[in-house]
Amino acid sequence: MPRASPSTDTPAKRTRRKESRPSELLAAALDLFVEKGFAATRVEEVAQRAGVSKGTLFLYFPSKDELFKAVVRQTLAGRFHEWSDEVDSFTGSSAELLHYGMHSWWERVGNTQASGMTKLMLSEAQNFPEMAAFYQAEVVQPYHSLVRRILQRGVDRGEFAAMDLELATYAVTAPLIFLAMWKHSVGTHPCTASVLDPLHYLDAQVHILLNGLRVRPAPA
Amino acid sequence: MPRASPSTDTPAKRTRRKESRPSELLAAALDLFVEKGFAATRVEEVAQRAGVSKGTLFLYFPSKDELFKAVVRQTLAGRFHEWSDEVDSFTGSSAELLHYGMHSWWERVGNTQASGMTKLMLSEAQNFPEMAAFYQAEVVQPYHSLVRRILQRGVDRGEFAAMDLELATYAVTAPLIFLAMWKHSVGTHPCTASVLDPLHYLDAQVHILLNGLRVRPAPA
Amino acid sequence: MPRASPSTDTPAKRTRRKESRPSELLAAALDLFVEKGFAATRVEEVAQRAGVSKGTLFLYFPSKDELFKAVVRQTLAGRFHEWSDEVDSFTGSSAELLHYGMHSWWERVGNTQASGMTKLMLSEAQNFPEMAAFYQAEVVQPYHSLVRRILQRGVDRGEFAAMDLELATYAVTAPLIFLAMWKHSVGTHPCTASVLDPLHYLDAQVHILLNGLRVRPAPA
Amino acid sequence: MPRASPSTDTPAKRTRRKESRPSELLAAALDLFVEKGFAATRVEEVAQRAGVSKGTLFLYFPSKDELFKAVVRQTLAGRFHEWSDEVDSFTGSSAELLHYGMHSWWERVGNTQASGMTKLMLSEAQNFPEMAAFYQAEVVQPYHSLVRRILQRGVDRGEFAAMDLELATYAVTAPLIFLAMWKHSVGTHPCTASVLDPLHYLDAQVHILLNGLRVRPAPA
DNA sequence: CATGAATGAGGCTTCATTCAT
DNA sequence: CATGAATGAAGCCTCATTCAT
Repeated sequence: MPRASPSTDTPAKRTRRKESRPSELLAAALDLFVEKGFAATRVEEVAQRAGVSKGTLFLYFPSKDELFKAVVRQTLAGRFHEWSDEVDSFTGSSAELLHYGMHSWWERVGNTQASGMTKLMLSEAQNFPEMAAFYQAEVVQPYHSLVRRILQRGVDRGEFAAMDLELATYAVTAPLIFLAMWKHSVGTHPCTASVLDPLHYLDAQVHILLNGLRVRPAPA
Repeated sequence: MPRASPSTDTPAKRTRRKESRPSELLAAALDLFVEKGFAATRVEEVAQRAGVSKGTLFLYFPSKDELFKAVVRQTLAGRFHEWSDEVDSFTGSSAELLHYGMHSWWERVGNTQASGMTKLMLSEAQNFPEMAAFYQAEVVQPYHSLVRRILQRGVDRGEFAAMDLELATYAVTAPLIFLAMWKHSVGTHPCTASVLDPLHYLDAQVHILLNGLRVRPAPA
Repeated sequence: MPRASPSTDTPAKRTRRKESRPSELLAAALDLFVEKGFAATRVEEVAQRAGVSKGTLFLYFPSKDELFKAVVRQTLAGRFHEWSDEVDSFTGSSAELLHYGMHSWWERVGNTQASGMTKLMLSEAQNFPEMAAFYQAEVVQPYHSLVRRILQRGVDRGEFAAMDLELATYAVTAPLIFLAMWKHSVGTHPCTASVLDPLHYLDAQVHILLNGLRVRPAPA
Repeated sequence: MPRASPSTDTPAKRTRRKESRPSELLAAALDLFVEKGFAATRVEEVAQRAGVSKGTLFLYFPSKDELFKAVVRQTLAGRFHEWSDEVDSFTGSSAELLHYGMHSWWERVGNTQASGMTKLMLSEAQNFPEMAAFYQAEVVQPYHSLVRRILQRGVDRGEFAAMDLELATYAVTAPLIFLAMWKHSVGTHPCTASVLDPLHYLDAQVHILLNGLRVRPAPA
């Protein structure tokens, strides 16, 4: 909605907007990294999509690698604090909490470009050991402890059966990873795009998970 | 001049060596593509690991892209025929069949370089639409129909409750995708390598799935 | 707002500051060019050291090349007039005059940033033919004629033996060039910094020179 | 004399001469570095002058910096062993030895492209601290000890008066540094090219030096 | 067939210079 | 006048591909 008029094809009127550049560049980089991968994305493309010249990008990020790291930081890190608070103040049943958490992930990450970064990190982790460590510390571990707290809450309140928390966490995680990968690989092909309705799928997964987790009223 | 004796039955001298060249190159390429991604893998590395020179690689594959495609083709070629036969001739319960199938996947694919192929395709699909279509047709669809047949068998035999086969298939698939990605990304880091025991995890997933799928002896 | 009072007699506010800008820039440029060479010095560094912004530099000098030329011009402008007068009015012996001249060079040039100019010109002359010609005309030739006059004075007064003035001039010059280069290259390294005491060295050189130049009281 | 015929303008017939490439590249680099300085020389020029493409240069030298270092090594380092032997086996007077040594320097270094590297090292030392250390260790120190040995020989044999060896070494060095700088800066300009005859100049310097060094037959 | 030296298009990055504020 | 964000030409370097041996 802003910059309505000069968005046609004028030769880039050298505007001066220091404040908004970084986020615009990060947004452009996120799009392109997700779309084409890290290596196949040229910095000039990123700059172009952000509406600046190649040189301008390097005014804000010292290298392509650092740009990538900045995208990871902004997109994925520090998203778990809000979630953590929500878990603390949740008043419903733990089954509802798990359901809420997974759907909330879909809304805030899965159905967002952020899930593309998840895919990208899994794909490129080997090439960025430093980034992988950062991702591990800032994203994976906070996420894991969040899931574990939800599950522990269920056990503590007698809603879930005792369980191996580690394995259960992975059980919760698998559908999310699956959705993220799906969305950004085969899922983009028209032939398969409509086959999987993520929300429906998530519901089913939650259902299955809860069947597996819930305390049974005497199984026989 | 050396290796004169073991020229078993082929007419010329170096024929045996020569015929194995392509597969040695493909194996090396698979390893490296999985480990580092397509772009970050240099053809010279592939040649080196296969024990030949860079030029020789181009004698067998006209380009790096074609090498990639060949890797995909060879790794995925007709892996589902044998499985299909096994499903047909399986005599146990459908729960056992599902358990067998998933563990069998782990043995033959997941715990093999072939799972790297899964990661590779998911990672690079966007950059190789043609390959993605091939993968879809040759791998995804045969796999899906295989899983669907297992599930249908359970329903037909009254072992599983009626279900949305499509969704259930994805429920089966998610843990496999998850394991494949895990193994080839964060799973290689020492800090997380030992956390997840794949076989244990698979067992737990099967258990959860069966809880969700099985016909209940009257839930209340 | 501060520095309100010392606006001595100029009408406008920032006039004093403004008028000193060029020389501040030239001083900064001299420092940096000497220290790092022309190519390795960035204009932004020059501006920073002069306490202004990059853009301001280009308000006073149309290009980096012109900045360099201005440095040369300002540093070398008419440094020999005063010396020339001193030679004219010198009353001691020519040996003393030579000694005085060389030590005076050390004080006024060698031990000053001006010697960096010598290094700079010798280093960059090839890349700035125009500047080299200017340097030749404005510095080298006045300097040579000055030295020649000192030597001629000694010959005329019967203090020095007859000599090839051209060669003798170079004999006087070599230690000076040497000191200038030394000071601004290896001389800055801590390991060699203390090895050579310039004043001591100059004394020894003068001594050697005079031994070579002086009229002998019948050598055998 | 070799490659007589195809030196006209044919489009570079992709010849294969691994052995001779490095030295050809080093020769080309030496020429250009001396002529234009390090920064102003583009690697592509070096490659062109050596008759190869840009990429080929990087087959032999991993970077422009390393190319520069290699030039320094080949041009200046390890030239003092032969000299050292010559000093050991010299049978004439020490005055003759000093004369021989300085003229020999002119023939083997001063009047060669090698002197251009001397100039270049002095000019660029600050930008290559590592190289400067190498130069110090491999060139400056061997040179100094060589000169000191010559002077000590004269003192030991009663030909030279006792002296401060350090200062005397610099006295010997100054004319050489001067000649090297002169030759590669203002000395290239036509107007000054013919003014200074290096050999003549060197003779005069040796003469002056010896006058300063020699034991006198009773000075009064 | 096999080799590996040679090529050159293409990407990342720097920095002198411009110009809107 | 002064600023410093923006530009883009130019340089270094990589690596898929070619080809003489």
